[in-house]
Amino acid sequence: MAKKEKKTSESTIHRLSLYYRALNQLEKENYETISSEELAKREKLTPAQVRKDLSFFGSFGTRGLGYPVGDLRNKIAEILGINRSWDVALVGVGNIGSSLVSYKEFQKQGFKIKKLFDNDQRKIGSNHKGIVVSDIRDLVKELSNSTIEIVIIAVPAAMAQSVADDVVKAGIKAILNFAPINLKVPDDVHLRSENMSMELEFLSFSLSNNPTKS
Amino acid sequence: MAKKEKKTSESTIHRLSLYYRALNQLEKENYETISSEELAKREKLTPAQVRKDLSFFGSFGTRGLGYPVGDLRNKIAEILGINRSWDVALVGVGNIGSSLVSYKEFQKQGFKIKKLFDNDQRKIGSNHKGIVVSDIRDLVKELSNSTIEIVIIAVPAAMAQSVADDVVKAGIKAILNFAPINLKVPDDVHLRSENMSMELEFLSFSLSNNPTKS
DNA sequence: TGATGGTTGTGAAACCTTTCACAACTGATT
DNA sequence: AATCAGTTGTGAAAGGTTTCACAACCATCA
Repeated sequence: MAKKEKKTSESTIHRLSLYYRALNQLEKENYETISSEELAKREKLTPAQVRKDLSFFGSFGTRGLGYPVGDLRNKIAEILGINRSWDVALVGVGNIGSSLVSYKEFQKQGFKIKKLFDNDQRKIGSNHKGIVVSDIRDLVKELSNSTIEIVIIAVPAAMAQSVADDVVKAGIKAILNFAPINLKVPDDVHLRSENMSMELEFLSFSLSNNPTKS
Repeated sequence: MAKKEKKTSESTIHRLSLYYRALNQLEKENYETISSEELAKREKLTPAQVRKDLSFFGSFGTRGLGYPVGDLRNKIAEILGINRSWDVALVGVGNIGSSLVSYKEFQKQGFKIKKLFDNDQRKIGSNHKGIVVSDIRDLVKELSNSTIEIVIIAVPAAMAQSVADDVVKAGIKAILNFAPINLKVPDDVHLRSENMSMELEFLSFSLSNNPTKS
């Protein structure tokens, strides 16, 4: 149980996503190497931060030259665990839910939505992008011993906790929650939430309190 | 130009959103007062953090009693600038875009989507929830001198920067970007981005690097 | 009126993250 | 072979955020 190794910070992981995105773009633009300065500029960060973040995972650059675009891209994919594909289930084929089924970015990064669930009789049995919507009552049964490792919850807030309970019951260890509520899950389940109102509220705050900015 | 007053941190603002959400729920449950401890528990934070955050904006509680639910809710709404409604335009009536048009949470918080834009001839002129989609080429004209104060960009990455340029040209000072790209806008424009792949990547990282958690 | 249990508001301490600054190294040039 | 311009990797410093801990205060009750 030695917990000696320093923990990677949440912000660092988020920035790795940004670097990954930028590196994909740089690859398209046929860059062979990239300096921390240029990489930083692309995502509005500082060169020192880029170097610190990367050095946490190893020494990927060459002094005088910069980082090799392709290799660094692959290395980050490996760190983020997206050098493979992940099977994902989505619960709640409403507004947000059905837009996520067709969301290209998820597919591009290897997140494959393989199962859909809803509690609406009119939706159950219908077909979305080749996937038939299952009854939410079969969720535990269908997810247990399946290849699904990540579940996206996109149901109304009032239902979200009971869905989460079922997801946990099925042995799933990673949940992405779109419902505007704080879900309770056991400590060994990874939970992330996407709160889309939050960023609008941030803008509202900024406009209200800092109308002319700096 | 006195810049003496301490800046509110980004995290504090985000937590205000969480408190606001929790307080709405508490109001529904007919709570009259709430302690920092209980409020913290509801959003998985610490009591000290709740108190620090709130004390930054004033002294809203009563020692021995806690915070008055309704008053605090209103006070936070005021701080966040959501004690009023905001007119919003949405550019890109695709997957994500059209789901946001019907997204109830935005409406509940007073964010009213009033105009829609797209560049697809088949979509222009069509009606979404009572709003007719305009040609994206008319964006600058239609947004200048309109009541719109916030624009949501939900177009493919390749188009996003040119849309942003137009939005800025129209004099809009707040942008919420859903495209997976870092937009460049002038310093006086508030920009927030919603990167939905990021949280999935975080889960992927967690599953890969910390499969059993703690 | 005084004592009690509960809870805030807040300086100070602890902790965490970012930025600085420079030695170490690279490839290119003379 | 020596010099140079460029860039990383990283300790140390600076800056920022969270947690601690407690005085101050409130409502209640004896």
